[in-house]
Amino acid sequence: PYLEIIENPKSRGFRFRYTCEGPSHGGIPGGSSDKNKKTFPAVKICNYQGYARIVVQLVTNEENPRLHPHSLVGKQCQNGICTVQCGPKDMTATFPNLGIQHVTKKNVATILEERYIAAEMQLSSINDGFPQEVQRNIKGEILIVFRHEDRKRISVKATSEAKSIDLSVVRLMFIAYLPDSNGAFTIMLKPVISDAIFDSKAPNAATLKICRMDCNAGSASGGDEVYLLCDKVQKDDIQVVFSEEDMQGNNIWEGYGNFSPTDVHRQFAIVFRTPQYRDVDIKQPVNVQVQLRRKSDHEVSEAKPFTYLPNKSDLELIDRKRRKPMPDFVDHLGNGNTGAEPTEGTYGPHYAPQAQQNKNGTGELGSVFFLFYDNITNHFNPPYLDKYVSSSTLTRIFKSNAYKCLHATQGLNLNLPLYIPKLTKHHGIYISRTGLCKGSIASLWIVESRYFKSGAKNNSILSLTKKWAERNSTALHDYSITGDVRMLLVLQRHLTSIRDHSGDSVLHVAVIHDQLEVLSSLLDVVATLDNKQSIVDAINKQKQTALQVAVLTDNVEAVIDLIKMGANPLILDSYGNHSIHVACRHGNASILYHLLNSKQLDIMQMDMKNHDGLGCFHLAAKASQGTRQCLGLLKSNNFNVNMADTKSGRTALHLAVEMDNLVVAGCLISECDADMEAATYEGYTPLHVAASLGLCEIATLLLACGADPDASTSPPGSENGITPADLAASDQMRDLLNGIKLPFNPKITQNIFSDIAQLDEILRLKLCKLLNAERTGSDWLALAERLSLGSIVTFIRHSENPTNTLLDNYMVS
DNA sequence: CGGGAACTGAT
DNA sequence: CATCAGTTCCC
Repeated sequence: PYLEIIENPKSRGFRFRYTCEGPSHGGIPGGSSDKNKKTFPAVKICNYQGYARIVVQLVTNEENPRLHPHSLVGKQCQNGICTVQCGPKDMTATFPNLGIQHVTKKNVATILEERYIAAEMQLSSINDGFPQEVQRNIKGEILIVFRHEDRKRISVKATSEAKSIDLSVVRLMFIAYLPDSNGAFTIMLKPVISDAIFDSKAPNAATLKICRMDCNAGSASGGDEVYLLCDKVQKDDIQVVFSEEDMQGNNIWEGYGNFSPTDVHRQFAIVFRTPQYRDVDIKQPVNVQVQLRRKSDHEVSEAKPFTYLPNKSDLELIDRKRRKPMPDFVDHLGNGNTGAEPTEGTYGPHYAPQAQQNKNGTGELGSVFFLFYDNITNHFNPPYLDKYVSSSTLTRIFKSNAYKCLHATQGLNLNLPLYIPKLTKHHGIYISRTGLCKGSIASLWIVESRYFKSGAKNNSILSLTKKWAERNSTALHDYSITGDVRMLLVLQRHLTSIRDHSGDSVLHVAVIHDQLEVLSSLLDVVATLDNKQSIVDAINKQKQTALQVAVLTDNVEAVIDLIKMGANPLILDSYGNHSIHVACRHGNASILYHLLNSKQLDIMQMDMKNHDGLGCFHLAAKASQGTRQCLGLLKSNNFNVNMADTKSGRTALHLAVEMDNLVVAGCLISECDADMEAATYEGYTPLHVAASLGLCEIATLLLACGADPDASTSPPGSENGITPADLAASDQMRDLLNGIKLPFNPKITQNIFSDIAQLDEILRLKLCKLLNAERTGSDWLALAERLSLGSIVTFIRHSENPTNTLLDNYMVS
């Protein structure tokens, strides 16, 4: 006969209870238990039929199990042990009511001692007479008492073992006893031990749970900051895992959220950066899963969805706009261009809004008028829009809104007094929605129906129309002579304020389509308008000005043109970025230079933070190119290198350190005088960050430049601050911070400069002479760049022989 | 049965 | 002594 476990207890999710919590909290469920079908631990005696006794007790989760001080409590439990009878037919035993009672730390030794005594008593009752003595109490009853030395031995053993017992995990040990010839259950079968049961309340076994995330989508290139709220975790033992499964449910990709223990806030929140997706160039959003994972036991939380989006930038939208099919001029012929006779009473948009020639060769037919309203829809809302409106209605509208009909006609001198057409019952009107995106402009086509029948009278509308037609044809002629498109544009200058459905003005569109000459012509024409500033600085639906679009597309010429026309670089887009922010983010030093020199800008405004709480220095430090030049420009324009970001109080130097970017960090320190001791909201200096991330090279740089290795998160005088050494991610880092020099361990990188490293003396002298000869130093500066030593140029600039110093440094590095 | 607060020990 | 993580108790 042998004993076998047919249902193991569930390993996780069960909570041990203290005595004070009472005995009734439900029993350990079985491993396969679920909500609908509950199971419980169960064992079976095989190869035997008849009565049997089964004893269950708790043991440790070790290779050689010891008795555990926790107690089993429940229906058939006594003294921490559960005893049941089974048989004679059904030889299985299930345990539906096994609770685990948590011994307090204080009592571990005492309880353990009791366990050992009970065990030895049990043993002696079987083996008869082993370490006990028989005494009688006052009433003469037999008491079994341990000899003093045995008691002592057990006590010592209990005390010493108490320390090493893990109170957060137990296993069930089942022992079956079969009856002997006397019917006493003394025949012991081999004990069997269950899977481990972890206390769900123990910090290192608690259920992992993601409660909330501040965002669940990010770009495929990763690096997006996410704030995750969770149930209690341990900061050194937790990961944020991103994973993706294929159709078959196989795990095909895994990435880890990027954070250090210092980013775990009080056990309940993690601030991390998303990992890069396996394919940075996805075209469609990809859904993946995020979960918490405990490093020590690989337990995971339930997964939450996360979506990787195609690397989206403002450029994305611009690209889309660029991909639209190119218009063709014949698209604009319209239906009325042949001069077809309109039918009375049906004055629709197809009656061409351009002056047409009559039989006498003068342009004086149905004309187009544009009304510039603050908000025309207030007056021409349905029922008037896109409809024929009678002259009496029209007159009423005109009269009531006369003061708003500012520039009543196209092609007329803007300074003319407001012109209100005199209307008769023979006039009709069609108000088109065209150009109404912004609700500011309507085209108003007024047609005198009588005209078509009986020829024109000397009507003011007609005389204006005639003027307009003449100017148009003259312009066209002048254009033919000069090829100067501005001849045509100037007649349409008022239309430059019209936006398309994306909110883009003609200036935006010209920049988007890289039409530099067009942009220049348009700007010249716009310059003649009184409201030129509002047109140049118009924003589209992303709140971008034409200048912003030019910066976004790295279009230096367009930037220069727009700035010349007085474009304002400080207008904010929907992310709170002004043009200077965008230039910094792009690392486009040339554009940045022009923006900074555009006019007298207010440093306070230039140096403000965007909606992500980042300033220009932050954005430039994060840029993937042109960083050094941009940082230099910012510095020389008095931007604040030590500005803290709004979200966490980090400076640009903190960011550079986080990115493990030696060059940028070096540049910030040596060329921009970044404060080495700048502290985040939590009090961390850049050295703290480097230490916690285990970035030895950066830490070496910081230390070499004078960072305080004893910087503390709390003010001087207080003893309780955290120093970089407290956060050191490795022993190597600790040594570094304690001033122990690391063994020189050169990285083998590209070998392309091996020739330079091996120059013989003569060649080297010649090279120095050549490069030093250029007085501005541009030659050896270029060499420094190529050797990736750009960050030290300040140090060697004043050297007598800069090239030589540079080469020396190169050898060393 | 789960949430959470009070208490305590370690640093 | 303050603070944080871990333990115990209460509801």
